[in-house]
Amino acid sequence: MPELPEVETVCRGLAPIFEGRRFKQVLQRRPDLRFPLPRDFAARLQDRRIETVRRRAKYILIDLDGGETLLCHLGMSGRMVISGDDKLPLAPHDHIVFVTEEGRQVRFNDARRFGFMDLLETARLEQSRHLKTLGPEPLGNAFSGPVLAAALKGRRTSIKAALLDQRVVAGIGNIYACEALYVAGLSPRRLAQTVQGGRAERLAAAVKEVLTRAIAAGGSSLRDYVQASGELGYFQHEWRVYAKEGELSPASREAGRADLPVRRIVQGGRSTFYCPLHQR
DNA sequence: CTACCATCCTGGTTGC
DNA sequence: TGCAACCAGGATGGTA
Repeated sequence: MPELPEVETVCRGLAPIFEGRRFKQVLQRRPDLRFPLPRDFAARLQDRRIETVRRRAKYILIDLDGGETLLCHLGMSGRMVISGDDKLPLAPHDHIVFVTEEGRQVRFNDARRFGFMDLLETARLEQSRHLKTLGPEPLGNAFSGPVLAAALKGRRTSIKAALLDQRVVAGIGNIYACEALYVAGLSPRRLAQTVQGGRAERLAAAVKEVLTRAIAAGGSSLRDYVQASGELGYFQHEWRVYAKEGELSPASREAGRADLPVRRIVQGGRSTFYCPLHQR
């Protein structure tokens, strides 16, 4: 689930548990996730003090004393499960267990193992292979209609594919790309380079609005996904088009067009949901 | 540059 | 009920 709002929610859940504390113990239960873990990973984290938990795009960044940062990506199915009880038996796919001095546990659970972690020099983070190609943070001041328009200029791919391209804007995934295009009233099939001027303004504003609302709702919960605190996110109840094939979008309902429900198409091998009435 | 495909994994859902 | 096919929040790298 983890797109920007879900990762932000996880970071907010982890911060009060980690910040200002030390890792008393780190348990690494397999040599690799998506990629091999760094050499001596658990040993290098042991007894380190945690300064800050923050987010960049879909990455969790945990700054440690000694000038290093633990970088985590949740992939498709990664979760950070908080447990106060170190006697709770480990669940299947609990790959990494972080234990703080206070005895609190955070377990990285990832069934599909598309997630990964790395340990990097904090000063070189932005230049790391993970972060160096990322576009602007969509909720930052550096992202705006004109900035988006410039990034889309001359791009002959679809606007949906462009929104998923982390070099254009960082942190948007399949759900929020669909939702933002609906709010902006833009067809997912539209050529990216045609999103200029007012359309780019509308889309940038839609991206900000959708992500902000999703964060306020604690993200979207699919299946049994829970945020770090153990509570369910509830933005999935606010989806207008995502996973709504055959249902009426708010726009179609308002217009009384029961003949124009949400459609599902496949772009780049991934499902896109859109309202044929409202999105042009 | 672009589109398209396969790939890394497991598990839940759907359809026969 | 059983089983196989299909689908899923991400990202990369190869090919044409």
